Amino acid sequence: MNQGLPPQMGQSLLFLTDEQLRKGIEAMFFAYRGFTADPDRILAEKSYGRAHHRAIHFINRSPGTTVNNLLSILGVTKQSLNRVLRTLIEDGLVASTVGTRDKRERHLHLTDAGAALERELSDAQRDRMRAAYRAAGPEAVAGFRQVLEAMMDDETRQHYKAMKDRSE
Amino acid sequence: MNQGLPPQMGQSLLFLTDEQLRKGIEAMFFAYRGFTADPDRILAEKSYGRAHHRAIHFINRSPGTTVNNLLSILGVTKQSLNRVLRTLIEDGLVASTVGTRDKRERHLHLTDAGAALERELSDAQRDRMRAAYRAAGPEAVAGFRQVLEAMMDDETRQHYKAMKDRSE
DNA sequence: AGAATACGTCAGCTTTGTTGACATTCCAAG
DNA sequence: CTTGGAATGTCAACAAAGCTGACGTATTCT
Repeated sequence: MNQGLPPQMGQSLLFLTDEQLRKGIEAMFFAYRGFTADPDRILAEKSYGRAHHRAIHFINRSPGTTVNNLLSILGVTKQSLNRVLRTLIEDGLVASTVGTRDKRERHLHLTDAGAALERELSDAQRDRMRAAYRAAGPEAVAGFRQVLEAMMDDETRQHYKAMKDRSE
Repeated sequence: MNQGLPPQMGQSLLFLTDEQLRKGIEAMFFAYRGFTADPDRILAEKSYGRAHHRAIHFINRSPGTTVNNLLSILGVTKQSLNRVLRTLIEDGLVASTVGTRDKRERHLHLTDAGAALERELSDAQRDRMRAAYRAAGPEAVAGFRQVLEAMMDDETRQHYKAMKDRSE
């Protein structure tokens, strides 16, 4: 589309050419593979999958969250989440307790074993992220976060922003 | 781990705290969902999946590429790729021609119909990417690309860099 | 001539998503 | 106090897309 780089295009808009956008798309694809590679290796040993990792991550992040809330964060059906959650509960990694205010709800927490796995997984994932952050530097990291946030769906962005940032 | 923010930590390293890294991890997860959402909708109508999109994308990107080359870019097994490729060839979106130099190889090209679908898919994906780029600005985009590149596996990064950037 | 490479295919299995149907439990409104 | 709706759980069936292993064929390299 913008292949011809019309000479009247302002210099400041060169980063919006189709080719630049294509490189960004490919960068997302390739980077996401690296992003999941390390946890995937750990999970495979324990015969869990990415879905288990995501559940564990967000339960750790919001202890006591309800199934419904987790559902809307993860963006999957309850049947899909339930299958994952059931194995985690059976294996003693997640505790499901009946709500006190509303007894229909189940509040989810990680057990000690669950927290241990969470740490193992996120250590691996953070190691790579830390290396990437360190290599790119603080300004690049700020830009990285800005672009990712702008790429989210509106509803998703609400979830993202609602996640407590304990460092600020 | 770095929860306590030791006072002796240099200001310049604050972006490497575990909490900052966690936010980055969540940003990747949430953004990737947005990243694939638009093409996914188009693909669903035509009963194709993300795997078809990836094949189409990289065939468009490297016309005449061989099956083996595509395999190593995508990082899947030949059986998995073959299933996708077969339907694309049957449906007349991809053409497979016997190699001239080496007749064992098949060279893959998009047909006109294939190129049309590629355009439809990448237009949708680029629209979102463009909006994100525009919202974040050129410096943020540079940082975004730097962090993503640093996050890739070494082998993957070679593939990424080998992709022709027609704009430079 | 024989080994290695590139490709295709068959069969079977796994993970993770989907729909649809239906039961249970419980809160809250009438 | 009953009833409607919300939250949860479960069963069944299915699909996409990954995997392994085995095998066949054509071609090229040594």
